[in-house]
Amino acid sequence: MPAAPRPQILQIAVPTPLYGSFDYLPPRACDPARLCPGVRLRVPFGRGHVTGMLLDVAAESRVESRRLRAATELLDETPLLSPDLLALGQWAAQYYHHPIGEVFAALLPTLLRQGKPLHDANETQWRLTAAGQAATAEDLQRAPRQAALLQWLQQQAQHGADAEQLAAQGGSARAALRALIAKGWVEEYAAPITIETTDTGPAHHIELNGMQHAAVEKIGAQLQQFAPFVLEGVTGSGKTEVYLELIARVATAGRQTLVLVPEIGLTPQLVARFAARLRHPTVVLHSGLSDKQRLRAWAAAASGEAKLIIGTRSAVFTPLPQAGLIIIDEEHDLSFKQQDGFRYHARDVAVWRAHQRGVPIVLGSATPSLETLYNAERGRYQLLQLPLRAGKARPPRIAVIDVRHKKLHGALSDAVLQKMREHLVRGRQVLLFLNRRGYSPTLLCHDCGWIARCKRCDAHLIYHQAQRRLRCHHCGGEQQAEVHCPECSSDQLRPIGHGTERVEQVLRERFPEIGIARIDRDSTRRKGALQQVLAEALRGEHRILLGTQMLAKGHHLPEVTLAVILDADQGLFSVDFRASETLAQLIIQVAGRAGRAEQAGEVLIQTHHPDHPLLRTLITAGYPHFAAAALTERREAALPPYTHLALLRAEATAAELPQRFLSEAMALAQQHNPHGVELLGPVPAPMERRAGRYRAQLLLQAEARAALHHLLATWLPQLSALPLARKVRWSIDVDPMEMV
DNA sequence: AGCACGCCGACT
DNA sequence: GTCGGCGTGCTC
Repeated sequence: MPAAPRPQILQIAVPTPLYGSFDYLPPRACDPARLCPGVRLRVPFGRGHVTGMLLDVAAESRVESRRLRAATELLDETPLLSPDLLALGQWAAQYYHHPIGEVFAALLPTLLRQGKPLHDANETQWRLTAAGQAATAEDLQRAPRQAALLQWLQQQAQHGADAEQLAAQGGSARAALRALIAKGWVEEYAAPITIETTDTGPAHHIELNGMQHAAVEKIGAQLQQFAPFVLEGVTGSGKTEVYLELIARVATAGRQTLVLVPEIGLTPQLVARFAARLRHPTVVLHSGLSDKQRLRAWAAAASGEAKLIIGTRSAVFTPLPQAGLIIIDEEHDLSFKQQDGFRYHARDVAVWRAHQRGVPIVLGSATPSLETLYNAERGRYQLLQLPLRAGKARPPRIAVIDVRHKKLHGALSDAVLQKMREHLVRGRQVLLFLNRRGYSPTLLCHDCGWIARCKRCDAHLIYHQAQRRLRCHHCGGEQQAEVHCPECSSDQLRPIGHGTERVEQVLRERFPEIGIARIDRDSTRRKGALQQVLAEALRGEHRILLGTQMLAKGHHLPEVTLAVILDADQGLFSVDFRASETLAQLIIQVAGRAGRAEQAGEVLIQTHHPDHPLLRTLITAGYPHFAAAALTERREAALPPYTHLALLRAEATAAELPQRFLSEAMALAQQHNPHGVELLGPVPAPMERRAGRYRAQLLLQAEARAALHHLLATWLPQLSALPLARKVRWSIDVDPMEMV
């Protein structure tokens, strides 16, 4: 007699902000053998339906059987997520104490999250023919729709457009497209999933110097196992060549490499550089892709077809059936940490993944994070150093400019102006950094002292002169700039302090003959504007480049010989204990931008605190000594990486609610008698009011990670049950990187 | 988070 | 006499 069929309880991750998975019965008339973990199911949830991910099949449920509902539909024939990705998601949900359904939602491209089939990735696209590339808008003077579409297609670079993008171009795009096809200017083709390399010749040969060769051999000898490496090398030392050689070896063996880069670092130049040297199918994953493009890239990685996957933070969750190597470039970069919702750190997730898959991981940086250096010091990571290549630029001279008592000409000291003239007269380029966009950070009434403040934040409004508007950089609010003081009606409103816009104006007055480019979020808002202005700078059209942080990263400008940090003081005295580390990394990164073979570069740092010990150490002894000193400070202050942190944040429109919620949360935590976990706070957030909400935080600090996580695991579900939890917005941040 | 159900003020 | 305010309760 056949045994009675065992009941199947499907444990499903459902996209909802609730901890834990939900149990369901199998869909009616569904072959039990097809219910493998990793398939998606459509399930009834509340009064609607959602797409869930099958995590496991159990014999019993903790939920009483009469409350169980049956899944509606099986969405995948074969698992969409492999066992290793399922395990990765479950680990990440546990480690970051984030609802598992939301974690799995973050793991999937949007279209798959919505329940669309994977084979939607295969699709027709349209691209320009050679004739279409040569055509100009003048050829279509009597067909403006076609002209616009042609121009748009010409801006799409290498790739064609899919139906979704065409639809976004407006109603008559399809008709215009048909007309262009009839003219032979546009053709239909089956979209390749991976990037086609533009160059059909043989891959450029990679030449390695001795140190690069040694690094490749060291890592190459451990390709079959988990092995974390720190590749420490200043700009110009050739980290990329090491990456390329390793990727080529891994790809030749039929395996995949995942390369994660900071958000700002994923430039077309970087991708082109990889494509020019590798003849292996490559996909790129970044926030600029359409849902369809993202699905296509994901599918190419999941099939194993893509051998190289380059992406930003979220690409850490890309399927890698043939994983061979993971590389994190600029591993110290803070953009690897997600700052809202599911607050994972892509670098840390990547290390776990490399361990899980038994593959090496390379953390590359000129300025490794203190966490990473600490791991190297303890022997957990192998440290590989790349000194400057022979024949390359000498390291730049870094000097501090003491601006105390000095007259400043629009944020520029005489010493800096003098140095700029020296470098410009030699035909070189100059970089200026100021981490403050806009014209002036304060608008003050000279007659009564009124200051333009944001109504919704504890912040001044920033004056933007070009549009004559006042903007809040924290909540995005803006308004027309006042002409008369709202308090006393005086017309003596004065901009106080300097942002990039104002410094640009000062520079134009002082250097009328010199091309000046400003590079910040305001000036590069338009798509492609950043690439354009950098290309102009490369051609020498601009000789003074002024900008915010975004100017510091990864752009190759060989004629720059002077770099100036106009205001280092913000980084020296910040509420955030990581600020000095970030400043040091910025200074070294900036220094890497300055200098060329025949002329050592110069870096100038303007500050009111020339004797700041960390600044002194960095300048006189270099980053490794700075890092050692900063680590000593961290140990003495019991801060990461010597302790582990979690930050409970709360915000609400009512001023007292966040603090009350956190106090109740603290009382609950203390009931657990959490030995080994310190609770600090609750305190108001550094900027208490932001976007109309009052914010507070409670810091948890522990020497042993296990104690911290043990407390969080039992405590957080109890927090959800607090009545006040419904009146405030709260979130937990494990390993917080920014304390604001 | 949504989205229900559930008791007390200004309107056709 | 209703429409609707947001206070609690649930989602397998």
